[in-house]
Parts: sequence; structure tokens; C-alpha cells
Amino acid sequence: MNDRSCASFSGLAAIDAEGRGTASAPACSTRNVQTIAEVAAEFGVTQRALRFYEAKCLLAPRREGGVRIYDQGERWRLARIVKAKSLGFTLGEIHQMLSASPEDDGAAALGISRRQCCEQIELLELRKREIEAALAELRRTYSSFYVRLASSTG
Amino acid sequence: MNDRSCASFSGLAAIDAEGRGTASAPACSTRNVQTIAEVAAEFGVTQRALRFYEAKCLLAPRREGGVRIYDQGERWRLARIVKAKSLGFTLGEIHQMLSASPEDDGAAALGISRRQCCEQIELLELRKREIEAALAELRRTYSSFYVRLASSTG
DNA sequence: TTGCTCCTCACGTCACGTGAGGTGGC
DNA sequence: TTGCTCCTCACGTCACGTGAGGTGGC
Repeated sequence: MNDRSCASFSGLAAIDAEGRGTASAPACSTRNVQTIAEVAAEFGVTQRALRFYEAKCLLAPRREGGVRIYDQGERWRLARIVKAKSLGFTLGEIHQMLSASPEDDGAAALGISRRQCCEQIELLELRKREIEAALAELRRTYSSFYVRLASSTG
Repeated sequence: MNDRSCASFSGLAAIDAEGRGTASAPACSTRNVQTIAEVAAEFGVTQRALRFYEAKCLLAPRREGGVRIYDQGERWRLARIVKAKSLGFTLGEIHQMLSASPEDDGAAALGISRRQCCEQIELLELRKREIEAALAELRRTYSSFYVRLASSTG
């Protein structure tokens, strides 16, 4: 019931996905564009997030009667945004990346420098160490529950 | 020049620290209270953070002529706040902890349940895995710089 | 006419940072 | 008088979430 990846008001096609929905709706592939709901579903982000990225000038879908239309290029940009976010970059940093290499070679390349890559590794390593310290402390706390239990019952 | 841990307008003493400043200013130990600047320095937090915790009802220093005065009890509460924050708890969760066990046995006990401890461990383990995945990806990207370099020069 | 999807404000959340402008006591 | 420390607004940051209220096309 809910698997209509092709909306009624315009021809659409899923890209870079596993081809689901494409076979059952061949008319969609005539125009390689998607609405906000379809893009959100495909990339696992909210519609609010897509509007927010647009407000931050990370995306710029064109409009058809006030409705946002995402073409292949916009979805490539979004793929890079999602990728960079998963690597812990801020939207400000991502904006610079997209400006630095607007198209490059599709969705794969992020357009980060070696230095930027190195700094991000150091940042994440620091965060990881902080989390590991917290985990060690929490595990000590966790064991102490059993120590208390043993001393109160034994 | 900047090591006056004892301000001029009220008697103060450093507690739970390594006793620095206490020997050179014995008058301070007559009243076991501190100003916002001293508390901030001792706990390594900003004055803004202390005011923010107060606005969130996590702290409630008394006032002397409009100036915040932190006694031993308040500093114990702050110690628990700082500790809980380092373990990744939100201020909302910390507020509940402080309400659940207002005094308990000083700064050491956080007043978290076994279940809360367990859930926090799971949350941090998830975050850690996300960071590790990002790190792996970034390290792949980092090596690719050398692959490119080698193929362009060799 | 109803239901669905889209839209634009605009305030809320989280944990503070950062001025702006003013006060008090040495 | 100057310098220091304290104070209270109040807006800014980050990445959205969450209504509110309205539109368009089947």
C-alpha cells in the first residue's frame, strides 16, 4: 500500500538504490526527478532536514508550482552531504567541501583535503577516547551494583 | 599575579583540591565558601555554565549582595553534575539524578539506577561504533591520497 | 467534500558562547 | 578616577523537531 515510490503528479525514478519500484513503474524513468518525500525516503533523512539544507544553501532544488523537484545533480549533492555528515563533519564544513568541488566525479568524492582528513581523524579519535573513558567508568559503576548486592546478602 | 584564589570581598577556601593557595591564605578557611570565578576555575567550567545550571535548577547558590556564594553542598552537587556530564548524561537526566538522591554520600555517588547505567552503556557503545565506522572510512580516504600520489608519480 | 502532499512561518530543543550595558568595592 | 569582578538581559550557534495554518490536485 505504501510502496508507491512514483507519485502521481510527475514522472520519477529511483537512482542509486536497489531498483525497487522502478520495474513496476517504467513511466517514471522518463524523467529523472523526485519530490521531497521520495528523496527523504531514499536517503533516510527527514523532509525537514532537506528544507534545512536548502536554507543553508547546501541544496538548491528547482520549483515546479511551488513544489521542490530534485534532479540527479541535487541527489548527488545530497549523497555527499549525508556521507560527510556520517564522517562527523559539520554543515559549515560540508558547505565548503561542496563549494570547493561542485561536481568532481559524482557522489563518491567528498572533496576533502589530506589535512582536513587528518584533522577529522584526530577529532574522532579524541571523541572515541572520551567515550571509552566514560564506558570504563560506567562499567565500574555497573559492577559495584553486584558488589553491594553481595555484601548486603552475604 | 593571577593566583589570588581568595577574593578580597569575602573569606574563601578551596576544597577538595590539592590545597593550593590555602596555606598562603589561612584566613580563607574560616568560611568554606567560594565565588563563581573560584568555583569555575576549580571545576574547569565557565561562569556561564554555572549560571546556566542554576537557571536549569541544578544549582542554587545563595546570594550575598547579589553575588553568588557556593558552599560545600553546592560544590558537591556541581561535582556530581560534572561527573555525570562526563559520562554522557543530559542535564535533564542529571536533574532527575540530583532530585532522586539529593545528598546521598557526597560527591562520589551519582544516584543512577542499574537500568540507567546499563542503558547509558548501550548508548555510548552505539556512539563508539559510529565513530569507529567513520574512522575506518576516513583512514581509507587518507590512504587513497598516497595511492593517487604513487600512481601520478610512478 | 475528503484525504493526501506539499508549502511557509515560527517557536522549541540542547548546552552553552558572546557581547551589551550596568553595579559594587578596593 | 581606573580597573577588576560581578550582575542581568538577550541574541547567536548547531541541526534540526514540531506544530500551526494554508494551498493544490486527484
